Amino acid sequence: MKTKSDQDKFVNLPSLCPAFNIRAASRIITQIFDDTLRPSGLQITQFAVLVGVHIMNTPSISTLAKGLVMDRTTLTRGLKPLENEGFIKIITGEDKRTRFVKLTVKGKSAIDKTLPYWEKAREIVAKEFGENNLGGLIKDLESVREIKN
Amino acid sequence: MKTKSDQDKFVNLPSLCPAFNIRAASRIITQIFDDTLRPSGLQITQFAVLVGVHIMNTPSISTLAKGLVMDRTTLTRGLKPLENEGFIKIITGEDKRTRFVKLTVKGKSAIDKTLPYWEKAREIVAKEFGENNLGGLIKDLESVREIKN
DNA sequence: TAATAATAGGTGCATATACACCTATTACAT
DNA sequence: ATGTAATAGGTGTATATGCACCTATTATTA
Repeated sequence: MKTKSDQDKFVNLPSLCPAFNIRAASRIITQIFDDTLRPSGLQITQFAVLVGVHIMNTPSISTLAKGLVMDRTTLTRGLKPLENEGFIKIITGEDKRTRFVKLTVKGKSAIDKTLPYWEKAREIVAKEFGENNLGGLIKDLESVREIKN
Repeated sequence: MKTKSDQDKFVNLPSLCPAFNIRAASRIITQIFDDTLRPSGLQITQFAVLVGVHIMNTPSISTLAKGLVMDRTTLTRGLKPLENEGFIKIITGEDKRTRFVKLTVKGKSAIDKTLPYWEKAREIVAKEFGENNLGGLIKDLESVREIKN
């Protein structure tokens, strides 16, 4: 019987690696969304942040970060371009430590303008992947989030 | 009957959004792997690149990028730290346009040293998520990759 | 063979990601 | 009241990501 080359020992590693697979899939889905949203001027991450701000109705930065399941410091920097574009305003509250993120009228317009592109992007993924499968995948991804808790 | 607030129209958007969900899950899994690999000195992305170089046996940059399902320019920059650490060498071939990525002995050592941490990280995810579920999720993520083709 | 196309790769730019570490403010315990 | 937590947030640094655009080299075609 043949001796396995050292490479062979690693050949299956990628298909066993959750990180490799989810990162690769994440890049592809992000590219589909960013590409489809392009005419709107928003990237999918920015759209998600604005929608989060809207849903959560002027949350603090930390609260928003929790809601978006992202690191606070990542969010802090991500807010900058949105603030520069005038889509959000940062407001200091009574507790001077806390900053609230408020959606501006312009920001709400950006959401509304982007929504159809988001729907189109979702349809592309749903069509390629299968609507039922997509529902299952998203359920799985939601339960991945629960690992954190 | 009550009028729906505008927020209500968006409340379900996150749980319907493939991009939001996969990006959030990707961040969490990446954090688990990076955290667990920390003692090795490699991040999961770097480990994946080195393993890819090993498996593909001195591929060109573009070939490696395809194998890793990542953008060529992202890979180019990701190779820098690995080259600086002496884990890989970049070699120009006959065709002077092409550059091959060669794993050094030091690079192979880094892989071997990191492997147990990778196994541990995978176990953490498998335990939290369920080994069977994880297999299914990875299958789904692999089929997401096929959207690109 | 000269012009053109195709291929391989790099760089500028903007955003994404998060750890380590820092300051400011508020709450709490003695 | 004061010293100490705890909380909220920002910054430095390093890597990740990919589009637009560029150069260099090789292949193809008129």
